[in-house]
Amino acid sequence: MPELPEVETIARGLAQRITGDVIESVWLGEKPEPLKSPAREMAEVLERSRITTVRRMGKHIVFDLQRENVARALSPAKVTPRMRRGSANKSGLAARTVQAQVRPERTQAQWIVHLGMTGRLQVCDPQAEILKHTHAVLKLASGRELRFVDPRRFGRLSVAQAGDFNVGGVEPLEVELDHFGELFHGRKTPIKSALLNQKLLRGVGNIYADESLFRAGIRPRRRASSISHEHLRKLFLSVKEVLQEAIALGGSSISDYVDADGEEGFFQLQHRVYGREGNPCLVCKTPIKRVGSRGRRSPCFPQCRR
DNA sequence: ACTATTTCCTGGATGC
DNA sequence: TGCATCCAGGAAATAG
Repeated sequence: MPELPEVETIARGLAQRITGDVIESVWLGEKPEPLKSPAREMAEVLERSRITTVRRMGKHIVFDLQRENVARALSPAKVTPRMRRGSANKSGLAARTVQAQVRPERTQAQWIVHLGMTGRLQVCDPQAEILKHTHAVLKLASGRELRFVDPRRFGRLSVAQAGDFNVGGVEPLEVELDHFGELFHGRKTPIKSALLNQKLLRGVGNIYADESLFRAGIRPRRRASSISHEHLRKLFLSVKEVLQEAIALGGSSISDYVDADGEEGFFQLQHRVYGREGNPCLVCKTPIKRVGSRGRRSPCFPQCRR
């Protein structure tokens, strides 16, 4: 269940290993499930592209790609919506100028990977055994392979033109207090649901929502709009604190999460409520119960809540 | 414009 | 031992 800290850890590991490498060829599994973009389009974009950056956006891993093509005329039909938008304020003159220029076309695109719950990206030797549930294999010029494995198939792969990909929501580690407070203004939904809503805050999942709320002393089912300014400030600080501590420890290894090097994280040892149902609360010793069911499970905070 | 619920998917755990 | 059922959970789709 990779959330922000796990995805950050994975993206950093991948960046270290494959930045600058070139994707030579691509194999995509026949089942199109994890593919949001058509397989042919995805392969076309990926093949012969250089990976210039690997970074995280919310829970997504974004690979920035660059390809130098042989010079070819840029016909009007090939002008992308993005280019058209960009040149619209220059009354179309700019577009014509671009067409007139004769130079190698530099294509910039992105490969976007969402790991879902059980998705894994591994850089490995081509000889390494192909695991069951391998949905994509990228052959790299360095001789290695980047493989996407995802048993539960909640992961998603897609490609986009550079700059086109955007997940709404703000980065929790970048947002400022005022903006953070505004996110929850007038929302009747439970604060935990709001924290999980990627259109508001991107990257927070079940583990870090629970941990942040516990540290801030706010019950998960509390209506978002009813939280005092003072408690919103506490939550703001605890979200950042929890995420930063988790990144520092390489994320939380629950079930089978491992980073790009196959190493486990250690933040699960710091969890104060997540997965501790039945155990005594670390603050007031009362056993932590659970409320909800069927995917909506939350620890029920004891006395020491708010 | 929101909010709540359902659906997707498989392996591991649990129950009889 | 074997078979059925439950459960985890992010986010898109659907319903209210």
